[in-house]
Amino acid sequence: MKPKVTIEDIARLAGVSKATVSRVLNERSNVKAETRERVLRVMQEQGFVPSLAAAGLAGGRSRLVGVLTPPFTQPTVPEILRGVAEAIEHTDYEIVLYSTNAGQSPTTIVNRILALGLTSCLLVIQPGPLTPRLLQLASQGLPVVVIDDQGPPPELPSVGIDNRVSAYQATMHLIRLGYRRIAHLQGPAEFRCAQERYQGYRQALEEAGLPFDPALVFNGTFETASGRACAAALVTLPLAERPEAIFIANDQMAFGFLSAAEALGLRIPQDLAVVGFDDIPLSAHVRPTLTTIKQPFYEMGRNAVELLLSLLHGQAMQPVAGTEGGYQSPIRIQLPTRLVIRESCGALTLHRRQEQEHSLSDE
Amino acid sequence: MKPKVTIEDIARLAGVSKATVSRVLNERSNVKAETRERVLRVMQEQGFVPSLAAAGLAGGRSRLVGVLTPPFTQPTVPEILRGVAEAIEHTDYEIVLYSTNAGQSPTTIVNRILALGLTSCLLVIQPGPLTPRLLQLASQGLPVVVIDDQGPPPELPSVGIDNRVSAYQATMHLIRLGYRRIAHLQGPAEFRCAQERYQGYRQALEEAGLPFDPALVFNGTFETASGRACAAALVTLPLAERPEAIFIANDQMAFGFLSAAEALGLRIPQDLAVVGFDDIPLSAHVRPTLTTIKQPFYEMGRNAVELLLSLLHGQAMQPVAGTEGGYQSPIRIQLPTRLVIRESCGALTLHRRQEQEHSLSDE
DNA sequence: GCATAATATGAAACCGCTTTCATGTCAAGG
DNA sequence: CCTTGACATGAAAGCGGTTTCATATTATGC
Repeated sequence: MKPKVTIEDIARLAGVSKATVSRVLNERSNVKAETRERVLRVMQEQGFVPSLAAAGLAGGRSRLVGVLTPPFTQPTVPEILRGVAEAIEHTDYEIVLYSTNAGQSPTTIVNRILALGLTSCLLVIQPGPLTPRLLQLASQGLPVVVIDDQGPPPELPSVGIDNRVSAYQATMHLIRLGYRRIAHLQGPAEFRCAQERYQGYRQALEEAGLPFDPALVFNGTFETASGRACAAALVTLPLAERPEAIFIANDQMAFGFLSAAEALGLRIPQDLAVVGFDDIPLSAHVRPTLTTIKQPFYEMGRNAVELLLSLLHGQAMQPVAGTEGGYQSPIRIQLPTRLVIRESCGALTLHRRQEQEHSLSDE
Repeated sequence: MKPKVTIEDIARLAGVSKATVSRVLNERSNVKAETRERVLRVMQEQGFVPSLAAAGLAGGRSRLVGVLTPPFTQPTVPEILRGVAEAIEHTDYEIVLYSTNAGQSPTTIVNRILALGLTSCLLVIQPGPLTPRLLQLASQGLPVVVIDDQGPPPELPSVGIDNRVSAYQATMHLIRLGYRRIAHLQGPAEFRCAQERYQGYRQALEEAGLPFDPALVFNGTFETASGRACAAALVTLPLAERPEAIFIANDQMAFGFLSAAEALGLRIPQDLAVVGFDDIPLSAHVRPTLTTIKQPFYEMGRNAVELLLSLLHGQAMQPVAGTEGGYQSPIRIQLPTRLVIRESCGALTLHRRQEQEHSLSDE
């Protein structure tokens, strides 16, 4: 291992002091153009790359962003992370990854992250409610951006989608296809997105003048098994009371529903139309392929990074501006979703209305 | 933001010097038990967590492992990363993630990583050949572990599977099912694993006394499109020359093959049996479901971390032992694979031999 | 042409921790 | 009782940067 080139070496070789080299590194304006040139050239020649660790330590801020994620095997995560990674790449920040594996308290991890003093900001990918500890830290000034889920009223700056509107569109799609009795398999109540999707469903029914039947709303956990359970529960209903269609609050549950439906002899979409939510990779491959709301995961990742960095820089200026008292509501970036029409809703086969629906999907 | 508790605070509160606190932190033996107790108690009370950045800087070694991965959307990656993350969690190391997005030279990234001086070791998840730069660095003493692919003769310590044997088993499975003309869609030649899988295929044919027909070996790229191309090429063969089965070198290509085959009116497995390689999540969901060799990605991740850390610690001791001259061949951890029997090979439907095959799959 | 301000640079302190070296203590050995 | 280590601890010098403050240089105004 060749000994690392340090700022001191550069200073000596360029005939300047460490301070000047540091100024060049940080693109301070008060360096003579000529000097800067010379220093830059020496750095180039020596292949000098400053130590992030040292810079972070000395400067009191670090160029590492902590990313807190659920396990990668959760299907929405890889695509989000791809966006995050790609956005980071264009900056001089790096990612420190904290993956919450099952069974471990998020608070523990959050503590671990921060106490290390390694990262100066945090990107949280967290379905479900935020831990109090996180909120506390954020209120103490830690720049945090949350991806997805919590929707307004946002406690923290966040990037996500409009769950209510998206659910509304999903349900409305079924209504337009002519289904009247439309069921809903909802996610757990502690997820705000689950509540919002439910509201969107209700709103669509209402606007279409369709009666709301509580018996058609099933409770799920966002996991595959609860989709299966829902299908099983559904077939116990008397034939006359069965729904003609169902809007399922995420694709994962929809997969369970589909597979159980098949086993129960329920044909999708002939006997029952299905629309999901998320559009994860598998959705295009299950049989029947799943009509669903596409969440722009990649874009969410990118936007979250950009928001976080802008926060980070903005904050650095805060002490100057001094908006100590005036508390503004945190930024939320809301990205558009899209209805992806596939087989499970019957639009392509049942009513031959695909032209109409295609144009709708491109709205 | 409350001011961070530093080692100095602890020292003062415990009535000792910074040096002693540091000793306690690093579990040095030469601290009186009583003193240690006291220091630990104060640390506990203060919620002290040492700064990784400072420790790394001062100690000249860091507690960050760099992880170099292909995009997360490559289907084998999330599962590997899950293993990596979980293994890391049990240590006091953290992950710095470098994701190589398409189009960017791995060498650039490797340089970026190292120059930063942030990480003291590197975990490389890289399908395909290693960059010379990486080999160079490793030979200069940087602890590097590579996941997958390169098989023996390994240039670097690595974790992977025995591709040849696994391919042999896949092919042998087809042979046992009674197929005689067995094709192979291979991966690109620059991937050693592609070559090895090809060899395993050849070996199985040979041992079974089946003739090898070069016309039945197709070239692929490991991507979906080349699976489709292969299917298209295959149907141009005169009926008499068509294979009865095909062993495809990875699942991604198998998916392409399956979908093209369906479009071409080729029934799988009735007209042609298919076995893939990898067992990525989608493999259980395509139609027909794919019989394939399961790679233990999660375990590979875990093992790689363990190997890397043991290397890291071992290396620290090297100067003492001083094996300067004697160059040993790098460690390779080879994990077992398993044949997962699903629909595409016909074992479950065609010959009703499933009992026999099940027991085989559990070997 | 000189006072004054603006700009460019260097010296040194410091970030939070590790490590070396020196010092102090105490038990064993002569 | 004094020497010799072994052991416990502290003081101080870094690690590779950033930042403050002082100083040197140059530009500006009158």
